[in-house]
Amino acid sequence: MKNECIDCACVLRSSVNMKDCQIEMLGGNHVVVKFRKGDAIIRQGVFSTNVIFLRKGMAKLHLTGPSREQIVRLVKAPTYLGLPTTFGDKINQYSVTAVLESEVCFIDLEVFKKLLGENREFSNYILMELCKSELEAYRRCASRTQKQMRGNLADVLLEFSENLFESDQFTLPLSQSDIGNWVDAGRESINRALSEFIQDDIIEMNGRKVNITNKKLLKTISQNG
Amino acid sequence: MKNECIDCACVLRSSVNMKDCQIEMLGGNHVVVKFRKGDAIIRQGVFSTNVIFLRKGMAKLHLTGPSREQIVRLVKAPTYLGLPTTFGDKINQYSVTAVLESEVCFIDLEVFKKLLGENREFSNYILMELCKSELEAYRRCASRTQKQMRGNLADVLLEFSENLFESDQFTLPLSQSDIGNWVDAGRESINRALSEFIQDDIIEMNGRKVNITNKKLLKTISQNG
DNA sequence: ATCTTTTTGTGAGATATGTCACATCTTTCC
DNA sequence: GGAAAGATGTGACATATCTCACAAAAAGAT
Repeated sequence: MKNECIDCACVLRSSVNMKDCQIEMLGGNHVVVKFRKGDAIIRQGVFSTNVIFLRKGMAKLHLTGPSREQIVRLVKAPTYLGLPTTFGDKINQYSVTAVLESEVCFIDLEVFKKLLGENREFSNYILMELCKSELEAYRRCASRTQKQMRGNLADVLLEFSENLFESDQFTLPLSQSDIGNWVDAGRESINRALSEFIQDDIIEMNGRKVNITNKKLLKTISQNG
Repeated sequence: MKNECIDCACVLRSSVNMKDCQIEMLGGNHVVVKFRKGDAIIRQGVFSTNVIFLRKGMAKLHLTGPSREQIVRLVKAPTYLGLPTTFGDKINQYSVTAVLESEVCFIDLEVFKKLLGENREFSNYILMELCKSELEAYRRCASRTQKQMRGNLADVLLEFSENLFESDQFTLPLSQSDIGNWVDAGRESINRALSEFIQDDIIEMNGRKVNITNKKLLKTISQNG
């Protein structure tokens, strides 16, 4: 079996100085699995002893809130998945579901911990990632609760265009009701707001294909609530 | 100068096996400062190179949202303050303000990092803490946005009683408008809801002194939104 | 290909909460 | 001690969004 970890973006990015033996350790203790869109990668409430690395694709983090499913975050490869839920608690505290065809690498938690202990650069990288996620979570929560729907929807569209797909044209990987679950709005409200955006020549839509035609205005809406 | 770190709850809690020389290193590189209620301990937007440990007291984490100040979390001693904002970014991404008389210990970031590298148990503890905070942030955000005000207010009262003061009687360390900034509601709404709780014999209030008389009902309200 | 399920589009009415306005009560500070 | 600033009560009204209801379109399954 060829050691795929050498090509793995996580290893490359997170640690320039990872030793050969450490990469080998990783290589000998991981399993690569493919997921189709809609498949659950991590299930809330289930016992877990694996660190998961998303090699390819895109996934949503979500948890069951008091009244409905709450999408917390969308992530794209390459990234670690569910570090907080793996370290913070043996039982998964949230779910992760593929929203596009994805490829995932399961790494044994003990092996991962060993690596953290041995390689300081690597553990620094992980620490940093966690800190950034937490900051991001705070910022987003404040944003979501204080802005009204149009602003939040604009945020989501910008997130797709600037971070997730890095293009002004993309295909929405989420249904309108999922977008609602992300920005805390009803499916109907999202639908109406999208129609307004189209009316105002901010976006064009064809099925789930989106083309942002007036990004400037979209950003204004995002800022002004 | 006596090494106060030996008595410090952080050291005791986080690492049974901290070596003497490591404790000494901490002791030689920290400064203890007192804050009165209302004083800013960490300021959003300011450059920072210190890890901060809250020895005594209570503080609120807050950041400037799109339209108003958002309180993210209330913490009580003993705890680290602003780890994510110190590691994740050199510039503070949120503020921390004392809500009660507090005592804080500033630790040089480099010293702290050195400690992390040398003591694996300690770095595991910190990693764990970060993970838990992130999970908590996700959970709370979902809760806040999905529940309506009465439920959120009930949550806050329960948080005070169960986690922060560990008593059914306590004095609110926040104004009603701050509570509003915490649960994303207007000051007036909080006021009205508190009055309702008093009317319904769930709590008694005398100025800012609160006495929870029907915790069971309060929990029901917290759950049912 | 047809049936079923999910997703999208749109209307009308209900409602929780924001906003403004003002009065009273506390605390702070000179 | 008295003035100024801030915190609390409380009413009336506006409004963004939810909820329910139903139809059409698209996607998946057998």
